[in-house]
Amino acid sequence: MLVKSEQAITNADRTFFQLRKDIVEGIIPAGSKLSEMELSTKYEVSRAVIREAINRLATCHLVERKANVGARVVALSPEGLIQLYQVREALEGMAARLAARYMSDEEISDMQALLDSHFDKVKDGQSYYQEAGDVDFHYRIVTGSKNDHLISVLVDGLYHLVRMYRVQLGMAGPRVSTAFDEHRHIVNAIANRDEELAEMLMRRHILYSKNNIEKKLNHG
Amino acid sequence: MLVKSEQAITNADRTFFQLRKDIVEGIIPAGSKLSEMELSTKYEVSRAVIREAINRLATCHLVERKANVGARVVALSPEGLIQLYQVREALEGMAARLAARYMSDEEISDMQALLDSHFDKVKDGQSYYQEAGDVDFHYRIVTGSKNDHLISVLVDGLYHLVRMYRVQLGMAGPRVSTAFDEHRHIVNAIANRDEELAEMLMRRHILYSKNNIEKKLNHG
DNA sequence: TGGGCATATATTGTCGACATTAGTCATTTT
DNA sequence: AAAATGACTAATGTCGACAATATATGCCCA
Repeated sequence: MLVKSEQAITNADRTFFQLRKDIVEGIIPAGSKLSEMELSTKYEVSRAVIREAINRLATCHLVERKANVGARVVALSPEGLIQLYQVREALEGMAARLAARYMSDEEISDMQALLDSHFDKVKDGQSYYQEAGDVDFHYRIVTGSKNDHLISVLVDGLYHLVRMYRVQLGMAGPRVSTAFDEHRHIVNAIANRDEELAEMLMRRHILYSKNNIEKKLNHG
Repeated sequence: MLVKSEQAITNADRTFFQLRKDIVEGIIPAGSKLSEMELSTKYEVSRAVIREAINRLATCHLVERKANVGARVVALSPEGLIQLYQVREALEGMAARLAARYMSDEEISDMQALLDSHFDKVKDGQSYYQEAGDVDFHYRIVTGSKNDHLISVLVDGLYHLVRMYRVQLGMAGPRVSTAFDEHRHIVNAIANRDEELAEMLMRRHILYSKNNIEKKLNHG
């Protein structure tokens, strides 16, 4: 979702984005095989373009590739989800810490305004929040870290996997208002330039979020 | 350094490994342009193979690619180093926490034995330690986390960049014996299954390590 | 003389064909 | 009958040629 990297310049870009979307949304089922020939006819591009797209997807960990055999869409599993959130906890915790250090006052007040607008929607009972609002919030924190590696790993990599779990497990769940409060506390910590607290609150927030999804995954 | 992923099956694999090595070791200078044609003649493979290798290097953040323009080796900078170690601190801290949770007793005693052998070498004044021993230690912790994402991001990605900084800045430095003590303390925390302490000690260890390299980079 | 535009060139993006490998199935042998 | 071996098939890996794009050069005009 890096704005610049989302700009599709070449055919390979477009195919990559399309394929990623289709995988995340389950149009191409998890665990299924990706045939280069088949996809090249389906998406009306050459095999070379498909190959490049698949290679990129492999580095996002959305597909797994074996030499001389082919590529498969990753399978969703409870272990995979847990591992994913362990990494999120570490990276987004650090992102919150760095955001508290490096975000400009203007960025912070923008984020506070964003939360206010979310609050109005939550108050009106719109379930808009969980879907886009949560993404918006986390995205701002991560970019606020000003750390390119952090941004890249999360935004270009893990977030798509997270979305894949959410979409394919049908997450619309509750936790909207409680998550909102957690967001508010995190922003307050950042506004106070309290790195330690910001990191801790973010880690807890992600831990709770994991437990919520995990519960659904087990007996949902 | 994942054993399985280091197994070069195809020409693209071999070329990728070779190119990565040449970049990390500075044979291909940092910041220089990577011409597909030029490299394809130099490494005696087709342009398609070079393209795939460059694409993989781009996802490792060892080269930066611009559409219709080309790829350049990343430039080394103080900011880049700092950002790199910020991510290491987050990820390896979490790795130490997970290692304390998931490593088997046997893996832990193996690691203790490894440290003992390192101790003998440090005692003898061999500078072997900084180079390979440090890598060994961190590698065991990371794989001990049993978290595939963590392992992949660090081992396939960041570690090569770290090595690039070390090699090209001529790190052989001191900090051998002090780093060894820190390693010992981390292993003890893991052996005691103290997740909290293991994570904290690892984060401090990486912070110190960063400060050490940073000092060299500024007035070295 | 300096700036803007058109052309020229070199590089990357894309393609279809060929080579090589993995997996399958039939045949053979013990 | 079961296992091993061999050819067959279908997929991936590799290649060289063509198309599209960006940069550099030189020309024209104010």
